[in-house]
Amino acid sequence: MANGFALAIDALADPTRRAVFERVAIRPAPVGEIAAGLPVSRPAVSQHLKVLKEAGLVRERQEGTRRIYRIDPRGLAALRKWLDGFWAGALAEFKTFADGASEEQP
Amino acid sequence: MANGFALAIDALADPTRRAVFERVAIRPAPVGEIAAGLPVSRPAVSQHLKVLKEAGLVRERQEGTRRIYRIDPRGLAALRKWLDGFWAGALAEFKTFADGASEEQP
DNA sequence: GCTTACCGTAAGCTATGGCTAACGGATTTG
DNA sequence: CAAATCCGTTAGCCATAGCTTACGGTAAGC
Repeated sequence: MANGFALAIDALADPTRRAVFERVAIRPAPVGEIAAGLPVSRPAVSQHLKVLKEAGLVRERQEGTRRIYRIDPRGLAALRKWLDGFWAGALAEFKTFADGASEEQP
Repeated sequence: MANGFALAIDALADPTRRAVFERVAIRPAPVGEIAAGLPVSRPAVSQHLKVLKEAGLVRERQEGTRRIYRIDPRGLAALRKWLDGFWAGALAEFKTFADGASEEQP
């Protein structure tokens, strides 16, 4: 997981894949159940889950013939880390260069 | 800016566009200067800046014949908001379902 | 052992997105 | 007014990514 952040943000950028992720985040679920609530086929969901797993965003646990997917906090942590470091820098820049700026929302 | 988050994460998912954004974040700069530090043409940078602007991630200010681009905090705020709300939910789920879980990193 | 349920993978198609090259508009400078 | 600078937009090309269909593999149940 060298460039975990790039993988994570790339994974969550796709709307369908993000829907899969948000569905898994609500409650762990098997692949078929996830696919049932989405407008794509089950193999498509499998592919999305593979990408999410490689990005450290979900985990799987085998249970009989089913694979239960759940959230993996590491992916979200990578996102948060990037955003946090960025947030500070952005605000610092903003404060430095917008000292006497009073015009807003053009 | 109804679905600002979707636009923002989609904009930052592309590596080149993210490089443009990070470059702008360091210090406001005109288009030509940004393009000079990247392996793509100037029109490409212009297109990326357009996407970033529509996502609420950058702002422009005209200065003579040049357009100075700077960070717009609203895009980052949308990202942070989504991530924060998500973080709480994800941790809650994680705690609820991983009560007696002791196995880690398989 | 055979069937059924559940799932991952491979192949193939299509749409989308990012890039370059060429053009045109706006502003400053002589 | 003419030339130059800086930039946005368009058209077109090509690689990539997501979807479906078909297949194979594993675990439970009869």
